[in-house]
Amino acid sequence: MELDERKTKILQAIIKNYLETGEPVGSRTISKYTDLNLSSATIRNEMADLEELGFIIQPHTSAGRIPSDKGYRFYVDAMMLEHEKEVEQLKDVLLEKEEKLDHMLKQAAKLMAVNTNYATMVTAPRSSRNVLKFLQLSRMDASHILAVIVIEGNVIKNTVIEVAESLNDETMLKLNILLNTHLNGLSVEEINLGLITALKQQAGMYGPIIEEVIDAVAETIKEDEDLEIYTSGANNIFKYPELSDNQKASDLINAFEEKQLLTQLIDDTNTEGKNEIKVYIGEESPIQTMKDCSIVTANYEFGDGMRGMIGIIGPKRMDYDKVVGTIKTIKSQLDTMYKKDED
Amino acid sequence: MELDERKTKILQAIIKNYLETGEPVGSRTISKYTDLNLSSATIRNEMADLEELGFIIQPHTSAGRIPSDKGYRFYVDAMMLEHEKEVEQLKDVLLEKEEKLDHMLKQAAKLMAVNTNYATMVTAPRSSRNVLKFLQLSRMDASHILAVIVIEGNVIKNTVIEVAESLNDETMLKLNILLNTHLNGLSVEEINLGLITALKQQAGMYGPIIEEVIDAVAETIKEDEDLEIYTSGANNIFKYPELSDNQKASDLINAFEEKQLLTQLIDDTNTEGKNEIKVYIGEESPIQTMKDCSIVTANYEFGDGMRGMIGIIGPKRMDYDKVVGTIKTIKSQLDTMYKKDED
DNA sequence: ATTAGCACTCGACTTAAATGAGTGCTAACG
DNA sequence: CGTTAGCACTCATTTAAGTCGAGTGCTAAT
Repeated sequence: MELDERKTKILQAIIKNYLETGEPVGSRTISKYTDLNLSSATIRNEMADLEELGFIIQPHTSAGRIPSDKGYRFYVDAMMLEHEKEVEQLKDVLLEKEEKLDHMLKQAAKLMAVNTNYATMVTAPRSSRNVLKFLQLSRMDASHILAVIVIEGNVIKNTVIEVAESLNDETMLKLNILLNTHLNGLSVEEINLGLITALKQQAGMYGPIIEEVIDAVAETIKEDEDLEIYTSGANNIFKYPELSDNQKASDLINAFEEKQLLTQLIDDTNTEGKNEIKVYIGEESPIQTMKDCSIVTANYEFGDGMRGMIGIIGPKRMDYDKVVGTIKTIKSQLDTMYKKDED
Repeated sequence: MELDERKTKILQAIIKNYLETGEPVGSRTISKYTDLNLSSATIRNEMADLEELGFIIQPHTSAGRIPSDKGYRFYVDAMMLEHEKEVEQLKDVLLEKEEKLDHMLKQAAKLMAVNTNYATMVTAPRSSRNVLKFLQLSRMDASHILAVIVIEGNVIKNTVIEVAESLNDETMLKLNILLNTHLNGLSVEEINLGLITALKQQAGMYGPIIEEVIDAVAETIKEDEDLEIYTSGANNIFKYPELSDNQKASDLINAFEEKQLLTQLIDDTNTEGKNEIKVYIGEESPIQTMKDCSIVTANYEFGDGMRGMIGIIGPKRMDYDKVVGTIKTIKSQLDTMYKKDED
């Protein structure tokens, strides 16, 4: 049996209707659709076929049909094709230029949540190549030195180092030159024990300071790895009865609060080399607790090899059309952002 | 009518029982309490009195009684008195020394959530006096200058400033000296327009850089004001049926995600000059959406006039005893923390 | 002052029946 | 042959009625 023209139309009508109402849709409802003038009986026959083909499901004997994961998949694929043509623009500017990165991302998450009425997430961009760009020690007061560490992609980290006795300007200068000449442009792998020992030797009595600085460098680069995730609109799930029974809601909220779980999504999105939008439907989700949801994700690029992820999570009957549109808009905004705003 | 010895005992028995079960408690249940040998009929009479006094409520004619807000208040006040004596210690160390502040606070929130099974929050410590402590410009690369700003309490902020042409070392040194000699130790109010104009004049052609730096300083100090809040265990609310109906749960989750709302709590806790634990019961809460909850909060001090807040939010029938204990423990941990760990 | 007893209330639960949306199948129709 | 009208059947949901029982208030006896 094949999916002919008419079956396709009926299938899409069923899904569309279900997306709107969240209720199983029956043959009579479809037969009333204007553009195909068929009686409910005919529709019933077709529906039986569609069920056999696995696109729709009957929750129980005397109920209408709802889309199966396969049905959603079909619908989404068709829609994505449609979408290739247009990239609409969200009306309002994402934000003013002077805002800081984290505010901006938080804002982006919120914007998506408000626009779609689903739960959303945005991860901070993460650099793929972690090399030290710049390093600076300065005297803060008699017993504290401030180390500023800048790694590729302008991730900046400060560490305060406590010292027993005050260092004079000349020593500070020497240490700065020593560190910068030897470490700049190196990745964390390249800063090995041999190099460290050599540096410490050259620094003489200030060896311990060098060690602390290098520790801080290592930590900064490492820390950059357990990335930040901004979420918004988690409470939107209560708008969809199929997600708001106690157990499910609790699990979902937990995932959003812990964020740990969301990282699985990132890995999955990142390994996919292509720069495209991904849609997970139900069981396709890499996150177990979200198998009653659909998830739409995309990568964005922040220049300098920095990449982050945005995602929207909602019920399987989400408005895929709108969601994909929103994701596209936000993605393109973020993609072009770093040119204007370098933080 | 007065609250005599026996009434007090009965009231406490009612509340205690209700805290455990979450169900209205009837006269027979109380009469079976060992230490006061009274028949259910007697209890009923007393209960009628207690209701008239406003300590307990009958949800409907033929149901048992549940505590009113006033009843809870009575119970909590009695308990707090009890608690003055002992400060128990949570068995495990809060965390290892080397963790960073935000990790630490996140950890604290989580620890409390796991311990109590309620939702929790911890705010980052905020300095009351915002004066500039230290300021440093350094050349990052040909077209970028890095400004590091340290304000009292060791809040550190970095800003990258883009410059048209590279500055030589001497100029950088001059600017650094200029800025530090004039600005160190000043609060944001003291850095007025007159001072800024004078500085710009002295800087000559580098006036625009000065301006950017000062903007960044102002922003840093301001930013410190919209403080960060860490939350944990929001999904715990699903463990209490009285909070998990859709509307309420949605509101609560929203408050926890937005965090904006939680700031009301902070203001309220802070204005209270005393360093004590506060308990809000039901309608007493400064946050409207939490009027079905109880909230327990405390301030902690992080040295240097830095203060933050910790709080636990749960159903009105929360285990006040345990909650107050936990809060006390965490508070004392945080209070003593800054001596060991200066970040 | 305390208690036993009893009538009464009312939410929660159980059961049964009615409802109605929706199906599958068959036979008739163009 | 595809389409449709008609009909018997299914089954979740709604509605109504009935039962249960925990709990109360009141009264009269101890």
